Amino acid sequence: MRMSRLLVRTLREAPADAEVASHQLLVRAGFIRRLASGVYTFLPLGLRVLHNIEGIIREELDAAGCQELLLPALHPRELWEQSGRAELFGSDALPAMTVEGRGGSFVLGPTHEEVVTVTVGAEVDSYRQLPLTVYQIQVKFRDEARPRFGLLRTRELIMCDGYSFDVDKDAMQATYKVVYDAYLRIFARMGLDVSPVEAESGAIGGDVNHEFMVPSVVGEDHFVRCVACGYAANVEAATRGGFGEPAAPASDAPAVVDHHTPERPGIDQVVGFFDDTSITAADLLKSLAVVDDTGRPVLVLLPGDREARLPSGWRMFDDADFAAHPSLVKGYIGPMGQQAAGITVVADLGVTRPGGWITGANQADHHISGALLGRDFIVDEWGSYAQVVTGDSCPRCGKDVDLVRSVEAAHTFQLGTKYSSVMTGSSFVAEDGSEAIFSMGCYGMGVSRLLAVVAEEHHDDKGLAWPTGLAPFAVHLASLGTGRAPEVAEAADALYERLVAAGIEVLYDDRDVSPGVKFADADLLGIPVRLVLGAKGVARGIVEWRSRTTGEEREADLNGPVEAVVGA
RNA sequence: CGGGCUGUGGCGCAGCUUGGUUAGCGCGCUUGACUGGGGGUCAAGAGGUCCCGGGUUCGAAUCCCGGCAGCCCGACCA
Repeated sequence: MRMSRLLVRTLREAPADAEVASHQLLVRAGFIRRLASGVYTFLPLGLRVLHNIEGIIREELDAAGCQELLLPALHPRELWEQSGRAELFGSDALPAMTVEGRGGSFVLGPTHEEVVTVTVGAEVDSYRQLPLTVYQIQVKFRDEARPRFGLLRTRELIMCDGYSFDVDKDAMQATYKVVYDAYLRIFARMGLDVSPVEAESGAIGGDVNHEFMVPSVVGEDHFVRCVACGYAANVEAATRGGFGEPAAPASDAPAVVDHHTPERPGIDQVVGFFDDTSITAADLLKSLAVVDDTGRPVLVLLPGDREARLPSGWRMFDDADFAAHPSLVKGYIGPMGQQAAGITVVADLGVTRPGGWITGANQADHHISGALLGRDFIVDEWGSYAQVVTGDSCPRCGKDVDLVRSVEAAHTFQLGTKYSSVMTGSSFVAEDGSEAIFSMGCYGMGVSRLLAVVAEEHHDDKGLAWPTGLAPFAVHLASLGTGRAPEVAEAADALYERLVAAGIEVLYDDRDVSPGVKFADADLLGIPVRLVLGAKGVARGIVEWRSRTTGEEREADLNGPVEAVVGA
């Protein structure tokens, strides 16, 4: 490709709305342009990288026995009514966009479980046709509350999503492992250091699921990592260990003391009430009134210095809940005697520590101190309800864990029968002649997001630096001083033709601009190999070779074999 | 959804406080000359609903009211 003909404009300055390196560089280098908030155009250079990413995905998934298809982006709304997920539209969990057309009401597909389930269900009637794994690379639409960071969080995104269909749970788990391993190979080929972590399944559903996290300073997620044993989990799913049995209350411990604490409903305010400066938030019991996923009222206890981590599907009390449960006084909640009021008390294992607690008195404007577990309050169920922080103990091996900031590059789920049990046509005849329904898995990978992730991980202060295999071109050829030295233009043209004839993808900067501009643009675009041909080089019969990533330079015989020139 | 900031040629910004000629500057773009190994120099040009609507005023980019959009922080997130 001759650069004089390529649709690209490089910018010396990045737009003011670009915050992170990948966004700034992809815009400055002319790979992408913003059309609206969270909506981007892929210009020719950006599209070429996107195609390379897709090529790697296709190769690995096809090799793993998956088959590509293309599902519609426009979904009849009835499909979503059938799965029950239509009611999630407009919620934070499923920010879908709908459109009204002559054919009825449609959804701009935010994900494709419903569509693929009815599609495959219509084609598969027998266990003999299973297992089956299909995938597509398709545009998805999400009405993001807050698009940001260029391609990292958008409202329109390109995603690769795969779906597996198996006869039962065991077979589904085996398929899941096959795709999981293929995903790891895909990321390795893209030069990304990815960590699979245990995660929450959110609106997709299912039991076992993993996120594929790329550690990055621009990440919006954190995962907990144990370097000792390899435990890794999203903070939303991570638990901590290192706790013993709850301590029995000392028989000679002083009784609880009541304190009048008007206008002090929060942890920090209560800490400030006590003159004793040795009292900290860790001495308080944080008591959260919630409704669990089965609808029962639950009181969650955890140390006051900890952020809560509630299981998915649990929600905080609203005003109506408080009105219905007078034993829980908003701002002054305590665990004492809640069982008698029909409240289940669950507690984080951190509450097993010996000693008394400061907690709400279940009476407005009152707190108590010296509350003892087992004497003053009882815990019905123990669990892990505090968000893990660096320095906590690993739930598997007990060693210290740390938190890693990261970008979610992919998310895989063992769905089981969540969709096949509700969508029509998802049954088949099993080997024993009985009717069975699919055991499904689903596998999503953010293709356009990966473009930004790779750019984020592979750049320097001068521009992008694509890994081989992802770069928009393999070789960047620049001629210098052609305006006054036609022999350079002739030699460069000839070299370009030879490289193209050899099947090498080469971007040829044949513009009549100053050397500084050509060098700066070459650095910005980030093609791995740069060839420079100038008047001195032509006179000596050499072309200069330089690596974008290492800066290594050498000379090659201008008329030598193309392999030697390109420096394979 | 809460808090903050910002909307002025393609991009980055100044002007607004204190209303008043023809709305400036850098980059980019066009033409010409020079230059020719790290965004070079000079000259001449093109390009603007100053986000939108209303109001105040003889007069509004500037002041007032109301919208809309964008970005950042938080909440949330497949």
